[in-house]
Amino acid sequence: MLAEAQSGMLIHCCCFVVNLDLGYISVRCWKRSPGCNNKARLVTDHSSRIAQSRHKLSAFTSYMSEGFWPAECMQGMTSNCKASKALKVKKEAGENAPVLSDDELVAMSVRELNQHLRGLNKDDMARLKQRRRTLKNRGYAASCRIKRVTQKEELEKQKTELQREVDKLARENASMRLELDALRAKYEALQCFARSVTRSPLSPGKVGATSVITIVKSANRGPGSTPFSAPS
Amino acid sequence: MLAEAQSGMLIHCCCFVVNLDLGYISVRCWKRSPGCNNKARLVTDHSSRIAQSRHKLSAFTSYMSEGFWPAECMQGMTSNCKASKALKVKKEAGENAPVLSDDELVAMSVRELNQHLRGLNKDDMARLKQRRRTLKNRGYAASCRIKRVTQKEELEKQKTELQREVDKLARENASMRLELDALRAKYEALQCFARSVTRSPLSPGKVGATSVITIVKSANRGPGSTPFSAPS
DNA sequence: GTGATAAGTAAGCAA
DNA sequence: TTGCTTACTTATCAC
Repeated sequence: MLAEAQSGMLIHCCCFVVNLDLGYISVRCWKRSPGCNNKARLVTDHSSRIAQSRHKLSAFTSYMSEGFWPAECMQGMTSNCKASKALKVKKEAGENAPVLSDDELVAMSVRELNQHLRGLNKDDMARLKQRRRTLKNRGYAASCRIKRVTQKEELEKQKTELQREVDKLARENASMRLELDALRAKYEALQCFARSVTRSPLSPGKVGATSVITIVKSANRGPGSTPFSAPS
Repeated sequence: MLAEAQSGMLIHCCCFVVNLDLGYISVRCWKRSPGCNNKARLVTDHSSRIAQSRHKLSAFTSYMSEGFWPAECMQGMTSNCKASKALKVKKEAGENAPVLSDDELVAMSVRELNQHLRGLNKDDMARLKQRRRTLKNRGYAASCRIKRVTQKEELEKQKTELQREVDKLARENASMRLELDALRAKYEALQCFARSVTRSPLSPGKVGATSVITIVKSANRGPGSTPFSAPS
């Protein structure tokens, strides 16, 4: 297929490593920002076990038309090698399907992973481990995002709580201030009265308006007493 | 080269579209998360104009060894086609080098962009526009991050501010409460005193020893006056 | 077309 | 090795 493609004017092909002997296709794509100087990096590392019962090249071409590659890419390929379409084989479940699901792989213990790694060659090992790492990273990124959002909500909640407290305290404050003012007024009025009363029998002219009288009485207010009240 | 590669047991090659007639190499990589069902997507779409003065295939192999593809990928290729290494050509500056820097491209107005687009074929146009879009997106992502961090800091600042206000109000509150209590006590004592005084001409025995009377006289204390003081 | 944002990826750090 | 975080890329949405 590749030879055919090459003979055409347009060559489409894909990053892959095929180990036909083992019936594996390992697909790798490297990525580098177009025109940017940052170094290329692996973006796709996909392995798929090809049915070993089939002719390997058929399996391979089958794989290529199984939908892994986008139509745009496939078009160029298939236009140059229509024969490959005919070789299409249906996947045998459990044989062509990936051995491990993402969920399984990511949830697996290291011990279990090592069991799965047994029998694989070095490249496949590395690839499987990398896939695991990527899946884990995906999870970490998700929890990182969730944490960020949660923290923000927490902050907002605390802010609302504090605001509520400020309001409550401010209200208390205001009412206390009113109370204080009222009491002060009452007190002054009472003082004024007391002064006038105490002054009258002694020396009415001598005790001026600047006197301040404080009376602290402890307990035994008589039952028959008639307290007078100042204007509130 | 590709044919050689295919003949080997291991095939390394890369997603590319080569239009040898035009001297262009367009490199495209699609990506699909390993083992995931999400659809494949284009991750790299890089074109490089190959010196048309060179033999096209030489230029192509040269391009392949110019460092665009990672060493790991290149190894497989070069191991299968050592000849291509020999064909290496040096880039001609201004011909192979990118015309626009990232900064220029991203800062450019649409009008200017269109001027640069003139003379390019459709693919190159799309590619340049895409590169611009990617660069712009990079900037958007950065400002999005900055905004997120700023907002968080802002929230924390507001929280601190509110906490400070809560503390201040609570302090005010406490001192006011003390003041209120003291005033209340004073008021009651005065009330008691006043009561006793007003009542005294009627029933002198009513005012007991528990009364404490303090008189503070400010200025015009008469020289003959004898203020009485209570035990402190 | 532009800007914003969510999800995913790799790099790098820390334990 | 594991988990977290940052920067970047892509997809997607709204305007």
